[in-house]
Amino acid sequence: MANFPSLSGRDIREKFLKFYEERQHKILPSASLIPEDPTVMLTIAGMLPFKPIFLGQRQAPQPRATTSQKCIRTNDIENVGRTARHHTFFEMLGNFSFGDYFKEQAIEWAWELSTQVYKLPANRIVPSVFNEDDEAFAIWRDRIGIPEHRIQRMGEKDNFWKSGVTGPCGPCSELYYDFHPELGDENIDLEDDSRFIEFYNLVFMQYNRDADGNLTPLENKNIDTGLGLERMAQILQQVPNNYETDLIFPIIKTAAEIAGIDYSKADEKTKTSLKVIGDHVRSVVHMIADGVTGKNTGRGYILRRLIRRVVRKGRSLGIEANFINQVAETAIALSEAAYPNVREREDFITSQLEREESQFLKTLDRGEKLLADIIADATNLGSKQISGQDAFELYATYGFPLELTQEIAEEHSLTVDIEEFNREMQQHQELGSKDLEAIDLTAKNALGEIVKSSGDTSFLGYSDLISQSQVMGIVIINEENSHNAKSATAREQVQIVLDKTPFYGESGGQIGDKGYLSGDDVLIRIDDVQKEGNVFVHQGKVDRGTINVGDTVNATIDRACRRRVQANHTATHLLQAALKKVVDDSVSQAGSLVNFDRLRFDFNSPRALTPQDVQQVEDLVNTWISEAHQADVNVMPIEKAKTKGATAMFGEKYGDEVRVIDFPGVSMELCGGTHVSNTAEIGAFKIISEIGISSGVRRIEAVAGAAILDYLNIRDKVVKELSDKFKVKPEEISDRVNNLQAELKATQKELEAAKQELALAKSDGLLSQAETVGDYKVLVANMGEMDAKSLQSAAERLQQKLGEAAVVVASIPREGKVSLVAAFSQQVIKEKKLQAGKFIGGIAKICGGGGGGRPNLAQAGARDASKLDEALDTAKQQLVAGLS
RNA sequence: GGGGCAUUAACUCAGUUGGUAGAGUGCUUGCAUGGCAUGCAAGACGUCAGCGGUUCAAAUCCGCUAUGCUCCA
Repeated sequence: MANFPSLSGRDIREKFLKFYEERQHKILPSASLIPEDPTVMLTIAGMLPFKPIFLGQRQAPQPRATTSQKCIRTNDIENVGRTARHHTFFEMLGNFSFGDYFKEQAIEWAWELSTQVYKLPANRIVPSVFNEDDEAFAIWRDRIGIPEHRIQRMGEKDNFWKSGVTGPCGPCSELYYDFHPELGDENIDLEDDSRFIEFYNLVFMQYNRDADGNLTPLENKNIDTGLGLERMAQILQQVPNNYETDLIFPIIKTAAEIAGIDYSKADEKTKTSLKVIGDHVRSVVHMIADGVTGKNTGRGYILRRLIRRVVRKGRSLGIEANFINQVAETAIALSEAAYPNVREREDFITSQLEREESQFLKTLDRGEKLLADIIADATNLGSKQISGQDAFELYATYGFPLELTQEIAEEHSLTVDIEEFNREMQQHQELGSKDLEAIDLTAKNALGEIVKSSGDTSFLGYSDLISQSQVMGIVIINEENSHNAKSATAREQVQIVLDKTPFYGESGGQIGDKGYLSGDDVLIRIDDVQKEGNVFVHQGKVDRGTINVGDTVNATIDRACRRRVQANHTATHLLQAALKKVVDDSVSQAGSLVNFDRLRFDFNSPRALTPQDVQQVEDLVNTWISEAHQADVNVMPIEKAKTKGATAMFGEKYGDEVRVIDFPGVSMELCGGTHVSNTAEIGAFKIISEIGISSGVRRIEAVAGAAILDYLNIRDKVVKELSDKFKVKPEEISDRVNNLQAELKATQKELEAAKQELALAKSDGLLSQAETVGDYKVLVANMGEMDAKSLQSAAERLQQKLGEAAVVVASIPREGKVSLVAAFSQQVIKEKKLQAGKFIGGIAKICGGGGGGRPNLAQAGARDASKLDEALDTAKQQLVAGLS
């Protein structure tokens, strides 16, 4: 055992941040697990929030930063619990330099932190460097004083970092902890994870790789590091694996208690299940806290899968009832110090978990029933195996896990054809990944070049509606070939980048401004503005003249449209505030669209809204509008905004300074959009619809401001038309419709009954026409105008009344249509081998139709009524012949 | 984004090569009944998710749409 002080996970985190803060690093809070980068589903590394800075797409707000970043990775999910240190959720401690200090300083500090702060003995640390990185090698040897033979050189796979095929990259140096220094320096093999654990990775970002694979030195070299919190905790707390550190073990303990298990005495399989629970519960708690909800796509699906794995492991430990929330409570308690948002979102987390767990239990129930059928079939057939297809269908269609199928099959002495299952699975996977290629990148590429070279667009639109701007780039949009251009002329579709603009670029749900760009003899109508990073792309059509890169133009936005958007956007904020008041404080935004003519607001809601809720929300918003609250818009540090109580969206942009839209006492939200300066400007607010869009998510559509008149006009027209048609006052329309519906239904019923009665009466009149043939009665008749259904009841009744009989009746329900029904009694079928189905088909053929049915009752249809008499004659002859 | 499955009475669900729409629970009514899922009998309730197609005939087959479930990416 090594001799150093044990540190709690919390201490390790705090000491790391403090160490780098003392060295002029700014401590930044952990970014959301939902990354800004749309190409990545979850925050998978500590550096991910800084990626745009490293890639040169964004300016660094400060030269040095340090973070404790929550991360989720699920690619190695099968290893979780089985190895000592695989996780889906983990925390990465990192120090970052953006063109500031570099290799030497990074290595020195990493060493100092490890040996002075965490007090790891020097002889237990083994550094690795990239094969070709002599510089790093020299620093370890000369500055730190590590003997040469202890510095390990490693290949590109482990010790060279890149973010993609091209772009910034560089060598790494990693610090390993040696659990068994007594084994000596001769046989150091860092790949041997029973002896070594990598705990600190230093990335020296010093090159840029171009498309041809050439490396050129970067002007601004960066440092990106990561120290795994759970790994350091394992080392310092001297436990056999990451799960038994104080970061996770309390969760395991809770789960073990629920299951009535003593962890220390449990077998390996049980321990593994508990470890999986401990790991996954941390993941799901943080994911939900950051706004991920269970869905069948994307990150929502990842969340769902994790929750299901927890429930399954719980069941395998013998836990019957819903338990996930008890375990989650421990996880929440563990994280609240470092991540206060988790405790704040507790109710939401609990309700989501509850829902997901119950849903999964339902899914399992259904699967068990289906599987029971499959097993019964297999047993009946004397089969010893369940087919891979069946197992796969259970899995892919009904969400029933394969291992459960296997377990249950085993209880019935059956096996599952795994090879077939895997083949099915492979096919399924190929289907899923096939269609990913076909995205047209041409327009984006043309635009991409401009975006890269033009620099950020400065946005003036909060205060100015017009500006003199310089054209930085033009893309001509063309179906086959969109390209970069020096100029564009009349009728061409264009995308234009300006140095500064009053146009709002679509973001935060608010759509882009409309307007125009004008200059000497040139006019371009702009109908949408999109943002590429911080570059605003104005999309539109050249109306007349020619525009050139470098020209100065007047950029003017459409004020009327802007006013409408502003009214709708501020109304959206008021709506959210009202929902929190009326429905539940846990209501949170799940998506939003602010358009010129309407607004749409999706939100997580603990329950569906009643009509009264909706009315109350609408009234409250209108009250606030009429109270004329003045807007107070300020830019402030995010921490300050949070302490003031501003409502933030999940995954709010990673940045120090945020814009806060405050209507004091009513609503305070972080928002980059444009707003009215006083709520009175909105005028009025009207909710149009409230619907559920998926479980736990509701959508409200509403209109505000001038757009309300458009809505009212359309609605008014409908009401007027209706009231004209019904000849009643608008408020009486509803009653009138109700009455009409009831009347219609009653009339239809009466009609139906009358028809039946008529048919039966008619049929009774026919009874006397029945002829006796041998032991049987034969009746063939044309019943005239009668619908098919009545005809059928008539035929049944006739046959019943006649006893052993063969009845064929026909009708002409309407012009050009003939119906035929045959009803034969049992003896006719058994003794005389006549079947109604076959018989009626032959008869119908005479009239140019066809039909069939069961032996005792059959119906047919045909078109040629002129042949009906002939057909009935034939029927009679055949019946007489057949029965005598 | 791509597959699979489902949608039938107020609820839970049956409906086997296309041919009379059903069960249980609940509801209403009557009779019996001193409880534990009261008992017996009668009755009402259906746009078979919506739209289109094939067919003499569609809950059933085909296509589209909507909603939900589920797997893959």
